Order: sequence, then C-alpha cells, then structure tokens
Amino acid sequence: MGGPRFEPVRTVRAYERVVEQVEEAIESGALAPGGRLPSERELMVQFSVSRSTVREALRVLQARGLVRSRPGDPNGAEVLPFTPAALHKSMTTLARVAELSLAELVQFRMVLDGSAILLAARLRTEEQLAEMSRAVEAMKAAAADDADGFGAADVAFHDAVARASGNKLIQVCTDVVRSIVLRLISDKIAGAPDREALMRRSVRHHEEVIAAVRAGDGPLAARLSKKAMYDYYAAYVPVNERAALRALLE
Amino acid sequence: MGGPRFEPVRTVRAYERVVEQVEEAIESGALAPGGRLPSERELMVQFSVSRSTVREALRVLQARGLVRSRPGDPNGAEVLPFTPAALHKSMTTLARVAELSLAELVQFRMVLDGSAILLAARLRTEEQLAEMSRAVEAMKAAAADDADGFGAADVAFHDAVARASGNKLIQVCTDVVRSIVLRLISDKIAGAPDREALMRRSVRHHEEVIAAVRAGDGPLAARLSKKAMYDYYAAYVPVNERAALRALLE
DNA sequence: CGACATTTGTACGTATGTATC
DNA sequence: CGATACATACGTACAAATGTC
Repeated sequence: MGGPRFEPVRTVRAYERVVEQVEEAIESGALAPGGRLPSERELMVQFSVSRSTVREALRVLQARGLVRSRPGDPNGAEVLPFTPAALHKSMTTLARVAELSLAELVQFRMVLDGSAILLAARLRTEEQLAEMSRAVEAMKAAAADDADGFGAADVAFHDAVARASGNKLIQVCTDVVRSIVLRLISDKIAGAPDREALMRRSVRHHEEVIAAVRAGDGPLAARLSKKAMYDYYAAYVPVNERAALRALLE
Repeated sequence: MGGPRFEPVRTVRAYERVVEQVEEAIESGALAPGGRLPSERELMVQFSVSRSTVREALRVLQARGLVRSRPGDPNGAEVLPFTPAALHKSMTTLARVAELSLAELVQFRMVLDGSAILLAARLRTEEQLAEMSRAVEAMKAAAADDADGFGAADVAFHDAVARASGNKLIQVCTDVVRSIVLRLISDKIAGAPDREALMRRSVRHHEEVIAAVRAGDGPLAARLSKKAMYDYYAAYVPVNERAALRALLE
C-alpha cells in the first residue's frame, strides 16, 4: 500500500515559464524599475525558445504592468515602477462583467474613505493635516466658477487622506474605485442643474470632516465622511438601492 | 483662433486593436461565458493580421482571465465566466512590488470584514444567518482536532458574511486579501504551539459576532469582528506596527 | 543633420502534438 | 482506428522605429 504519490502533470506552456522567471526576477528585486530586460533575441537564447514565445511572454508581462517595450529600443524592454494600472484594469473588468452597480461602487468608496479618515484622524502628521486643509481651501475657492478645479481639489483631498491613513492598499483601492465611479457618472455630475449648490454643500461637509480630523475624533470624521459621500452620490443611485448605502450610516 | 483641437496620435499596436475588439465583445455581452471565439486562423482573416498578432492578443486576453485556449480544441478559445483571478494576480503583485506589510493587509481585512458584518447585520436574510451559524458550528466542532476543517469553516463563515453584505466588490476583495494573508503566514499559524487554544478563543469571538448579527446590532458586530481579527493576527505583526491596527478598534 | 546598426513589430511557412468526430 | 482541424512552437524575412556616431 501507499507507494509514491504521483501528482497530476500540469502541462505548462513555454511562454508561461518565461513569464514566471522574469516575474520572479522583478518581484524579488533582482530587476529594479528603470532596469532593462535583455533584447528579445538575447532572451530567446537564454530561455532557448523561439522569438514568438518570448514575445508572447512579454505581452503578458506588459499586460500585468511590469514591463514596457518600444520598437527600435536598443536596450530591451523596460522594467516599470509599480502602478496600479493592472489592478485598475482588472477591477474595471470586474465592474463590467460582474455587473457591479453604482450603488456597490459608491458603498465601497464609503467604506474605504470612512476607514481612511478614521485612521488619518488618529495617525496623521501636522504636514498631512495641512495638506488636507489646503485641498479643502482649494475646493472652496473653485466652487464658485471652476468645476474642474473643484474636482481636482476633491481628488487631492481624498488622496491626502488615503496617504495619511498609512495603508497603501487603501490608498490604491480608493484611487481605483474613485476613477471607476467618476467615469460612470462624470457626465451626469457635469450636467446637474444645481451643480454650484452641490459643490458648496460638499465644501461645507469637507470642512466639518477636517475639523473632526483636527480634533482627533476619528469616529466622528468617519461618520461625517460617509454621510458626505452619501449626500453627494445618492441622487445618481436608483432609489431602491439607496437603503444599502444608508445601512453604512449609523 | 481656436480651430480644430487635434489630439496627439498614439501609435497603437495591431494586437492591441484585436484585444480591444474582443474585450468589447465580451464586456458588452455579445460573447457570453462558455461561448467560443473563432479559431486563430479564422481570427487572422477577420482582423487581417498575422497569426503571431492574433496569438499575442489571445495571450493578453488570457492573462486578463477573459478567455482560455487549449491545443487541439476544434472550437476556438473559450470565453470564461468571470473569476477574480486577474484581480487576485494584480493585487498579489501589488503586495509584493509595493512591499505591502502584513499589517497593511490585516488592517485592510479588518476594514472589509468590519464593514461586511455591519451591512450583513442589517441586510441579512434568515437563510444567510443560518448559513453563518452553521459555519460557526463547524468551526466549533473542528476546533478540537481538525485544524484544516477549522480553517475551511472560518473561510465559509467570512464568505457567507461577505455575500450577506450584498456587495460583490466587498466579497471579491475579502476573498482575495484573505488568501494573500493566509499564504504569507499559514505556516506560522500551523506551527503555533497554543494553536488549539487560539482556535477555541476564535470560536468564542465568532459566537459573539453572530449573536450581535442575530440581534441586528451592526456597529457592535463590526467592533467585535475587528477585535477578533486583531486578536487572531496581532501575534504575527511586528510590535511597532500593531498600533496602526488598534487605531481601527474604537 | 544624415548614415548606420540594432531592435521591435509584423507576416508567413512549417513541423508536431492533441482533441474531436 | 483514421481523418481532420486545431493550438503550440520554431524559423525566417522584412518594414518601421530607435539610438549612435
């Protein structure tokens, strides 16, 4: 009885072996951002595969945001610094294929932003607090006549909060989900008839949030932040889905 | 002045055009999961590109988890049902390349799980509550002598909670981040000397959480849930990073 | 600025193993 | 079992792009 336990053989494509090895080299730090891979012809020698195989591997690595190759570049493909582009892409696909509703996306933002501001209220430095303040001031200044500036300042505020939370994962996800939401409804926001009033109310909300952060009251800041986001986006969410958003407001 | 506003020309590779078109067909629903793409030879005719170009495009689509192709398959590549595999991959890469700490990952789990349980407490159905209860019972039964069964039941519980939250994005992210965390420290958990005591304490915490859910007290359930996760993972987080986790406990 | 070598992007042909009928 | 169609992988070839002198 017993005997050797054989495992099913998983046939693995040649290009996958190439991808694995290059990926390993990058993630282990042996290949740093800005560094170059060998040229395609050099790679086909080192891996003893054909050029098509090398190229298929490079396409996969490129799709994952790890490298970029340009025609004619005498150096090989460039190792890229990390960007959440791949995460962004897969989450966008998720949003479309899994049919994520706007309500779910906004709810996720409320969760992330609420947590980020809670953490920021407790862990922020003075410099980070000042940065948030400047962003809110910029929102206030732009609310009257500069909708684009308002949006940019709003992004800057939430980005500063996410950074102050000290959690890079929260920061990246916040960024990704926000851009997805904005792409879904930026046209509707731009066309809102009472847009200026909305911006002014948003400024007021942000001022309340930052006051709570300054006071170090994390739970209050989180509550206010979620409420502010609800007020800003609820109008674009179907009525029967708003209850799920309100469930986050305590 | 003014005149037409020209946009910078972005040279776009042939394989990218192929990817775009197929992606569009899938995301729009024209190609449903289980459906088949034309064969490679057919695709090279339809797009009037070479075989290599078609194959590079297919590699990218495969890396994004949208299709799968097998050698010899008389039909073309298969359109896959959505899986968070691509999201998982890019988040794992993020964790390695951006050097996410275990503390950040656990903190993110606390945020997601806390929010999921808050929502679940308010939106759950009776059937979902029963499912969570069964999972906790299974944890209790396995705590004495079946560590693998305990882990599986624990996953089942958190998965049931995430589903009951009604937010698919929370569900997917919970799943992805949990598996990343487990891969990082499963060996340490398996080697813990007081493992049985840890499991028993975890069961107690889960029972408290589910009691709060049953009572419909979302904020309490969220607090307990975050506390439970902190107690379970804090030992594996460097001492000087634990404060960031405690900042989430109110 | 232009000539040059190198590299990538793309195309085409071929051989081989495999899945389906 | 054989026939057929397919994906995988290899090799070659040429045009376009890039960096260098």
